[in-house]
Amino acid sequence: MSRGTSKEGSERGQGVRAFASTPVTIKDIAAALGVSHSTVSRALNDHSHISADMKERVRRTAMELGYVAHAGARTLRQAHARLIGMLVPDVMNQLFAVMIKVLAARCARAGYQLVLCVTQDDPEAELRHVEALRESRATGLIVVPTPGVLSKTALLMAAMPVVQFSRSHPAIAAPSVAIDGARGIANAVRHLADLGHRRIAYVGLSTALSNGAARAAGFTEALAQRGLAVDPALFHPGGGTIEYARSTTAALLRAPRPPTAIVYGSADLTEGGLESLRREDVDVPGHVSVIGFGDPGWFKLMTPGLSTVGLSLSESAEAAISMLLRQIEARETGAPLEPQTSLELEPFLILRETTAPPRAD
Amino acid sequence: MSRGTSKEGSERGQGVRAFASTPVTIKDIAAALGVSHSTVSRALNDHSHISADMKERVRRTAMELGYVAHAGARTLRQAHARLIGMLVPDVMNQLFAVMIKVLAARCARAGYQLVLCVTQDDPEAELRHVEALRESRATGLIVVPTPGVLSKTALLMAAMPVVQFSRSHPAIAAPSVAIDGARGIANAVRHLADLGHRRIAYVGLSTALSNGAARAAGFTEALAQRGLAVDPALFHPGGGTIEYARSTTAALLRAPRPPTAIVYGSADLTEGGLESLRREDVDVPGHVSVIGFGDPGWFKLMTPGLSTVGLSLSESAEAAISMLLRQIEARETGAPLEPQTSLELEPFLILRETTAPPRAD
DNA sequence: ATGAAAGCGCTAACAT
DNA sequence: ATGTTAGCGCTTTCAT
Repeated sequence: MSRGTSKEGSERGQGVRAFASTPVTIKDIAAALGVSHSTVSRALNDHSHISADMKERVRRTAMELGYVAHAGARTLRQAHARLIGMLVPDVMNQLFAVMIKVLAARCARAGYQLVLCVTQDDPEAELRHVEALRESRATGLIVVPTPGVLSKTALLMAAMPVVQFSRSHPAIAAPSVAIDGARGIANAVRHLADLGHRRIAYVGLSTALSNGAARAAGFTEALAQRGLAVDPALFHPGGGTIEYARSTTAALLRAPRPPTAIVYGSADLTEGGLESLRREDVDVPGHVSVIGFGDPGWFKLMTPGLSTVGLSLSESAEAAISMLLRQIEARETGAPLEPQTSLELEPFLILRETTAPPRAD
Repeated sequence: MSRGTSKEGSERGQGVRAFASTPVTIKDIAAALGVSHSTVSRALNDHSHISADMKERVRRTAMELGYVAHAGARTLRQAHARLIGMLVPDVMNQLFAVMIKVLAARCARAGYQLVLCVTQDDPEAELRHVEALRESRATGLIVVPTPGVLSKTALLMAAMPVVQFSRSHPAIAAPSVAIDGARGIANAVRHLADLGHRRIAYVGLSTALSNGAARAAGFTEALAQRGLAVDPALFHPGGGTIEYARSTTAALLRAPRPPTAIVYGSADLTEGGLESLRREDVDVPGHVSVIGFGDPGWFKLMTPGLSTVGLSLSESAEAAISMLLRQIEARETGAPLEPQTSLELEPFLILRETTAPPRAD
């Protein structure tokens, strides 16, 4: 036995240090049992050629000694750590919150730890997180890319299984799962146009974001389909914050020729818009019709009940995770992972009480 | 040089495997530079006795070779990994979402990765997460304990810096940061009693949770203060789900002697209650007064604007994190970490439009 | 079925 | 200012 390695630990920790570390290793278990540490390792990992009796004894003494495996040492010998990273701009956003919830459940089930990284849409922060994830030898990544993904970030991500969620960035060579926002917004616009609206406003996400660009395009395309032109005064794909929607909506309401309907391009923007509408005490849908985006539980509690573009949040989250897990498995088995097909889920219009034919001018 | 270790990597990865691992180590950098690998290590870690020139050259070749440090190997030599674990029952809950947001920001700033664990209030899941966190040698933990913390879980947590958040469990010897829910609910009840209400209902969290118990106690105490008795038909501290609040509220409204006011004990419960009130088309506050708990942005968008118990969410989150960081630092410097004082933040009543004197019976 | 021994990538004495 | 050397705890051949 090498000099004094194993038992000196029990001497210290006389209640002085608050967290007396317990450096119990497989060697300690081996010593206690009079076997080699490789036997202990095999027993702990449930190898086939270890007697059931040995496994049991190892398990018990591990327990008694308070053994805690060292994940770092394990990953030193293995290709990856059982970690999955998730990069989101913001955790309060309902879509991302659902993604986190679903991912957390799937990770726990598959024996992965979930490392949550909040980028706040800052490409530098995104890079730092991806670097840390690579250093940790994370197995895979689900990422909502920032608008300005750095090339180094993309390079690092190329070395691991990745799925893009909700948005996608051309620099990232990974499949994506998103909502077909263009379709969702277009449905909303067509509904309003069919109701007779001619002055339909859009308050949406910045077109710097892939999803923002798609939704804005859906808006203009639907207008065109109905033979309507885009009035720049009514078209505001310029931001993502509640405050942006609040001020834009207020301005819209006070404009010389206000819209008769407003379509919002995200749940946060919808919230901001509703704040303005409420503050100005606007008659909805008498004065303006309104269609929101997304459908957090409280949309239906509004008075009147908010019509909105519904999304299958957990369905899309599940799809993204399954796609990632498939990639990981393919990489592990060396299987020829099938051509990565991206996915776009269909939104559906939820008509409640905030749309009506336009007021007579 | 040991046989064939360094350069065999470049031979494979002929476009066959999707993720050609890049096993570049400090030894490769050392070889490329003709120095020892410890020099490289020191340069990378910005040690004082390394020439600026050397540091620069190391940095550059690391870059060129695509070196990615191995976090696992590092923690093998160090006491802890730069990870902080966060255990929450649910990520969709606004309080916990704020906690996660704030924690993520602080972790990023302090160079920690955030491992998010969702327990769903399952003590077994909680244990598995804590085990994994210990194996990863996480530096510290913020935990919203499940009602039934297992003794093994408590034991594992005793070995690391921990702060309890929102709830606290006697088995866990760690300070806690919470909202003074008793006070919040009591304020609400007193306000209603002073308005003349005599039949005040409570729909709250299970008393199996420390925070649920406190809030329920606040309710009964405030009633007693105002000389009112607890009517078992009106006192429902029995659950935490939206569905529980929905059905309980519906039952309350249809009871032979319905309440003239309802107080909710959590934000989720408030949402469920509002759903029922809305479905039954109840006149609020004409028929019943309502006070919610918490204040997500949409509470003020209700018609009428919802009166509620306001909480300083980010303030309490910040307090918990600071407390944890202080513990970690104390442990690292060996300083005598000051007696762990738990914290309770004061809620404040936000009066909007859902409270009024009771209807004439 | 079990042991011996090597080594993963890194940091940190201990040399110069 | 830099090199040598020795492990950290684990898995994994290769023996037996």
